[in-house]
Amino acid sequence: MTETPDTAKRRTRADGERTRRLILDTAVRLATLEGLDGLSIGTLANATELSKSGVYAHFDSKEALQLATVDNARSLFIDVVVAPALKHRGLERLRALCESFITYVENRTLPGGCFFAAAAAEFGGRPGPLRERVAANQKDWISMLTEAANEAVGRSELRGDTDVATLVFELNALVIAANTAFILHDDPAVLTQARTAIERVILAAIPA
Amino acid sequence: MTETPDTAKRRTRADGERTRRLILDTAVRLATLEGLDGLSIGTLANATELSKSGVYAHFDSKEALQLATVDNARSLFIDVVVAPALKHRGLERLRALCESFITYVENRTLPGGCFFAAAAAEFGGRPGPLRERVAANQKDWISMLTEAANEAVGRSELRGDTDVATLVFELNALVIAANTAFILHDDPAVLTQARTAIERVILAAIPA
DNA sequence: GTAGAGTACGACCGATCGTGCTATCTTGTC
DNA sequence: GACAAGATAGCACGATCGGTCGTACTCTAC
Repeated sequence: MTETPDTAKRRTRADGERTRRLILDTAVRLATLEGLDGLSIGTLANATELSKSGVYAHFDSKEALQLATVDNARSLFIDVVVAPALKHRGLERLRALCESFITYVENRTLPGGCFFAAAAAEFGGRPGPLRERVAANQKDWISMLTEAANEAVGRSELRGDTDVATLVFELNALVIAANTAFILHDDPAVLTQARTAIERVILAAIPA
Repeated sequence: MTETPDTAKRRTRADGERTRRLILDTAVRLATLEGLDGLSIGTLANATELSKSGVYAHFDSKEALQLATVDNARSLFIDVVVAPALKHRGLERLRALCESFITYVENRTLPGGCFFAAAAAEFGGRPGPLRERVAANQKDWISMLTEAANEAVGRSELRGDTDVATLVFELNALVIAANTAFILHDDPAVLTQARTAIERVILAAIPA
């Protein structure tokens, strides 16, 4: 507030922005292991080799840091899961979204699995801006799946009487379950099981 | 280990046991909201109207308290989800297990939804005795579903060529997804969706 | 050149963390 | 009624929590 009205240029220096990204990237990774709340400023400072106040200088409060971390996780998710699927359309896009999600877990892109699965479990029962932001991202993901499925119906790649909402609920449930079980049991076999189940669910909706 | 062989009586007083149960019941409920790690001795002391040391006296360490909390959650889960389904056999038992799980979430038996869903997300990426105990309970639940499904196949209530492992993976994924979405969005509609999906998955495995 | 914004540091605050030690009740046994 | 043991409270500890403050160095704009 009270910005000089004339020189309203971007005043950020390059290294500050780089440090901020380093902090947030580290925060996303650590949060999948320790939780967004379990993550402390001190831990984050050690992991980034900054001082506590050096970390804190970039954010107004811990909650602001957490919110920025959620936004950063969203960017990552879009880059590695959503974007690669956008080159396909309809049913192929729907398949690609599920597959790239599973790959994202399989590759240990984040050490504790899907950030949003962890965050949803952590903040689901705690009203507040963090829960709202996590819930909004979850809805966006569901919308992404729903649009692809609707398009697939429009192109007659899926049956006209397909219950799209239920189909999407099933697909989302399967990829999240794959994430949870893979992280909990450290067993890649569950990913195969998830892939099998996904293909079965999709096949059941394909015209005869 | 090294017990006095003569006076091996139970030396616990009734009120001590009662307090211990109060603590653990409170811990299970709070852990679904704040997480097993986020739960502090001080918070637990306030919630039970005991002193911090009054709480601590019942356990050797925080980890011991957390492990006891997991065991207590297991008892609760067996009482409200598993036991009611045991009066049925085969396919009916499989259906009853899924339905009583959803009811257990719907009734807000625990304020933050299923304890084990929360604990699995929290400790999945953190090796240690807590993760092992949570994982073991998860496996028991999957075994429970698998046995019921196998029995259903044996009684020809499900098709002989049913891929039981995948079917169970799907059913578990659906009930867990129902839990997560219900808690995150506070919307009972997702439970209906889960019930629909469960019935669809089961129907697809029923002989023509 | 100099003023001001960006960047990061170390020291410090009060609060709370998990965890001990001790004292004080209460209860059951002889 | 004495006495041992159980149950709980009180208090204090070192560590860490989120957060503030003052300082110093480095850019950039004028």
